[in-house]
Amino acid sequence: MLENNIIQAAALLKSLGHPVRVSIIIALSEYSVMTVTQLSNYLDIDQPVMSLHLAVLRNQNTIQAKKEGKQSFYSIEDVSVKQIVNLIYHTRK
Amino acid sequence: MLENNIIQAAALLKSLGHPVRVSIIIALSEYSVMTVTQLSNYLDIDQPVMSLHLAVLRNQNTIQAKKEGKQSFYSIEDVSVKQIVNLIYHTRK
DNA sequence: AAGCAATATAATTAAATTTAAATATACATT
DNA sequence: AATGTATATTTAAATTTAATTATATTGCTT
Repeated sequence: MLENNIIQAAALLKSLGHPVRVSIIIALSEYSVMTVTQLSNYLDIDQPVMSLHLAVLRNQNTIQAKKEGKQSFYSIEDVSVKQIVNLIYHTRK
Repeated sequence: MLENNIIQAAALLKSLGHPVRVSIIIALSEYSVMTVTQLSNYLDIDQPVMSLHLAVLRNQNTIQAKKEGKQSFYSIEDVSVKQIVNLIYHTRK
């Protein structure tokens, strides 16, 4: 009861359970690759706050960052989150 | 930006983001209907704590309770959560 | 090398969650 | 009516999370 898999599943869901982070997933689903500044501007979120939320998703291996020069290019790593967001967001809007 | 739909989607995901609540969804997926005492015993969680987690899921209309006499029979109301848990739990274990 | 741009981290504070314990309510049975 | 059973709610304490502000790091560019 309460195996490691369940704890990890809950951690993933928890990491998605914030409006800004859902918005990040939706934006990356649409645009594939975005820098921190692009996400920050697009979602109108202060850069340090954006970096924080990106770190939360990165820690779950939900998204990945590729550094090139001074920029970090973010994209979705775990494609199942696209399906999750699709399931509970697009089917309701 | 940051529409109501996104806020609601995030709230749903957040409500699922706890090991006990993921376990509740899995148990109800398997057994369809369970009372609070059954869930409490099955998952080895104190009854007041169980009632609290059930309330969190109830508030998102994820599960529903039918009172019969002194018992509350819980079942899944929003079937999309089955798919979500299936997606991120069963495909990884 | 000095300054600027992009990103990340740190520290602080505020707010929200979780747990535990106690208590309340509601129904059933005797 | 009194007791027992099932469930829900409340309160308080501990912990976590979020937002804000400030600062640090890294790589360009001049």
